[in-house]
Amino acid sequence: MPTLNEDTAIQLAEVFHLIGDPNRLRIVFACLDEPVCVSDMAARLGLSPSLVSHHLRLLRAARLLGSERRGKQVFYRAADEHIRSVLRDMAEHVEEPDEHPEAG
Amino acid sequence: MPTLNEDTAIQLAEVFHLIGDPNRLRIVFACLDEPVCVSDMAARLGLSPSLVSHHLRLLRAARLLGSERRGKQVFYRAADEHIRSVLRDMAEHVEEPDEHPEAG
DNA sequence: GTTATAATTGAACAGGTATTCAATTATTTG
DNA sequence: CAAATAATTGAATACCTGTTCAATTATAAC
Repeated sequence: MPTLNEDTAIQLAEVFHLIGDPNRLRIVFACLDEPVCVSDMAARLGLSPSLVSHHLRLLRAARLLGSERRGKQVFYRAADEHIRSVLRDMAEHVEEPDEHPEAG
Repeated sequence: MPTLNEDTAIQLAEVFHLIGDPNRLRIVFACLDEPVCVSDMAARLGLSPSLVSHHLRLLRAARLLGSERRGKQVFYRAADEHIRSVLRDMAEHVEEPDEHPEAG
């Protein structure tokens, strides 16, 4: 059943837009299965803590990630099972590029 | 297993980026289950044919949609089953907003 | 061929956004 | 308290992108 109403489209698109940036997507992946602190993320992804923090703020505001402080560090993790499901589905789509060659 | 490599992240993010625009997302939804021609889409979504066409070009280039000409009209449809799955998953995510209130 | 409809294309513009850098806040340790 | 580490914040910038408008191509009907 198509014809998505405008408000829902905006909400949905907001989520896709967030994970539509390579660095942000990698950030979400990095804390998909376990909480990871900001500095570890930055190191693992080769990004500055500042940049990571900026992205984390957006991801958290959209409630894609949850945060928890432990001492000096703040740990982030993927907050939602749907996120995992979506990312896995789309990963398959990318990994099997020529499964539907007749389309075009 | 986290730490998505950079190239895969870019590919994946490209897809999410495309459906991360409300109008483009509605376009994909509109032809999710059946082929729809450009003018019908434009009318149904309240968008100019030009704008729809611009978006369709991007969606087709990324092989999210397939096209087929029938006389004067060109019909588009979602090319991939993964797309459907992803959109349904994420739709659930949006529709059940407060399922994880302890996160934050 | 001409007219009409459908769709595509390109240029131009406005608004948004990812990134960097410097400064600041929070927390722990000495 | 001061010093050190972790993270956040704000301003500035350079780039990107969604949209519009006018012009063009493609197909069908007369």
